[in-house]
Amino acid sequence: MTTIHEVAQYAQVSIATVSRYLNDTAGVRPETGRRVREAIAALDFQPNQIGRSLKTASTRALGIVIPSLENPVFAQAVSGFDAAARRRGYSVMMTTSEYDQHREIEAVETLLRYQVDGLALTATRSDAPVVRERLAANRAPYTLIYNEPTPDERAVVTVDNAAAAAVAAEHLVELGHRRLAMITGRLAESDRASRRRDGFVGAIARLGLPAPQVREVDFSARDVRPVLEQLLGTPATRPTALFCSNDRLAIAVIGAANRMGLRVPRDISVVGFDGIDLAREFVPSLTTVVQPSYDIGYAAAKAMLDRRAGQDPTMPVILPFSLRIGESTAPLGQDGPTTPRPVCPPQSNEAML
Amino acid sequence: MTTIHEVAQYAQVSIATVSRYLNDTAGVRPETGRRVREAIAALDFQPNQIGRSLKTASTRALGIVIPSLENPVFAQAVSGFDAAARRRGYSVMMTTSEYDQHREIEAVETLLRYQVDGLALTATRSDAPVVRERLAANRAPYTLIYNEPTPDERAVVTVDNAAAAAVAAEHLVELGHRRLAMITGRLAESDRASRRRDGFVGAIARLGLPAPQVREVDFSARDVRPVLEQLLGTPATRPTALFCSNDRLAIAVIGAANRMGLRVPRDISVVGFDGIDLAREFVPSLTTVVQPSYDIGYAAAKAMLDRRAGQDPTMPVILPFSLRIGESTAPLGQDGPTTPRPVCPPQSNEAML
DNA sequence: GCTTGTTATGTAAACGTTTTCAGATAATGA
DNA sequence: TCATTATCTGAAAACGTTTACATAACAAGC
Repeated sequence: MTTIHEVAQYAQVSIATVSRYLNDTAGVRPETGRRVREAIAALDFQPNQIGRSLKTASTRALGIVIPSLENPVFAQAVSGFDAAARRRGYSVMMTTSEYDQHREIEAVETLLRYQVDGLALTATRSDAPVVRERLAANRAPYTLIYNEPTPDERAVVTVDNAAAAAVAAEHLVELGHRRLAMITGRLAESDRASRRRDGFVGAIARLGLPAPQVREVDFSARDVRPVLEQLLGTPATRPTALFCSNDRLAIAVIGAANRMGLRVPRDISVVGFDGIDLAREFVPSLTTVVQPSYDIGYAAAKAMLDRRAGQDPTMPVILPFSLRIGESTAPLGQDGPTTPRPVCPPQSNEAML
Repeated sequence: MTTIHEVAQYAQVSIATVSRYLNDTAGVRPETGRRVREAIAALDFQPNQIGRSLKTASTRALGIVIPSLENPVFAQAVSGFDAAARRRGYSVMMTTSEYDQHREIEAVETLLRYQVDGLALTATRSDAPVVRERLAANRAPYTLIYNEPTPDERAVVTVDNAAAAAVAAEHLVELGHRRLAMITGRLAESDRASRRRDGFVGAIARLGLPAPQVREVDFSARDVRPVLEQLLGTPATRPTALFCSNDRLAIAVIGAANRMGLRVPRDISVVGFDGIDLAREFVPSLTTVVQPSYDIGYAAAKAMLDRRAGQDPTMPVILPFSLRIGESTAPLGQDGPTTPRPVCPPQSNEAML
């Protein structure tokens, strides 16, 4: 590893001059600059970011903790986060919490030890005290992504989950459905799932329809089948439309419904939440509430960097969602449009904070 | 930020003792230990990893550069990489190259400046000289993932792309197909796509069939439609089966075929490559060569950490692939099995180095 | 009680940078 | 030519750790 000292020696200048050349922080005489440049080239010198970070108290790195990379929603968010960071010359440290609270805390602590200049996190619940304490105690700015803002917690980038779920409900009701139900991941382990439930249930109440049944399933979605059988067991009272708290779940539900001999959307309509890309290509293509995951990641990084740059970005950032209508929803008893499949441009939606 | 100095002062010991307590590197008297422990708790001290890294010349962080996170294959690899790193107490710095060679070099340089203790990379081509130079010049071990090993370059974790593509060819031929074709991403920009092409073409030659047509398309897969129309234009000589160099392409191809009025697999069979999870849920579910992406990431991290631990892991690491048979392939003229869809367990395959 | 050995602790240097401060050099005006 | 100023450069301290080395404390052996 060649250091600034060797460069200085080679160029017959002091390390201070080399440093100044590197950061062009003060006038370095052209001739001196040339010597330094040559030395750097000759020795193939790359400044050591660790030494730099120690002195400047800035690592020029941001951290991000997400539940899992296997979910395209989070992968996209990381993608946007990385892009925003890179654009400003920052790098990214990333890790996953595997939907585990304990692991989540550990991850945050690890990244803070690395002195990241900002930390984005999808917490299981935004009101989880331990994590918030850790984050608040730190000098680095942080942002919760996908989580629900609360009066105490405004450092959030997300969509209005309740309003978005309401739009899903309205879509189904417009299609003529009256008996609705929701299948969701564990509510206790996800504040966003809870909000989606609230929004869905609330919208249905406002429309004067009977309260929907809500069923929780595991994240693994292994237990979708029995839940579905139980839910759809009695044809007389069977819901005709299902809202799923995320796209993976929706896809699993459609698969299970198929295997149960039900056809989507003829027998039952299904709406997802997330808007993952590949869900477009399914047969039936998935009707889903699209959240701008890339933008969520991007905005989170940007907000923290702005904050560090002395600005005071308005928080929380609530990004627009949209309802992408696919083939998985239709008026009861009708099949959706079939081949050739219509291209459904995302339909932007104004209903946001 | 509380430092080791403040802890030392609070506990009435020297910073050396605090350090020794933290790393339990030498006997600290129980009574002294207690005082230090109390000080740490009282001051909420977390050791600064930057200071640590500078002194120990080890960041306990690994870097990984992949083309894109939007492709589930790479997201899974990162997931495995992170898991392996975490297991050994390492953290991960990640960035994407967006399939751009220039950006790739830049990314590598950035991560090396951060003094990562190891660097995994999916290079556009494993023989790209610039990147290899940069990596080789560095003290940190590196591993190429997904790339093709060459005589010069053994630090690789991947699957045997040629053999895997051959298995795809054999599957199609077994089903009775005789006129085959391949649709691939730009060969010049991906050594693995090239190898898959070679394996596919080679297998077909060995089986005594006419050479398949090979068509390149962009990564965006926007131009799939015209390519497909041109390829399938003349019914008389139209291929009856297509091999796609990756799953995203295969999904796009199936979509385009549908829109052209062709049915998969009745009119044409399609095989993908990657084994992304969601491809299972498509209708038709995708027949694809499954590569163990999580394991690839995991093995890459493990190899580098082993190497740092003084071991000499055997390289290259060639992991097993398997052919997952779905509904997108069938004997010519037949529809695949329909609802209820069969569950196809990954069928392990011995054909590997 | 004195040496010897063992164990626990402290002092100070080092890791690779940036940056303050002061000194040296060059440029300018008389 | 000399003083004065503006520009450039160097010495040294600092960032938060770890660690070699030295020293202090203490027990054991005589």
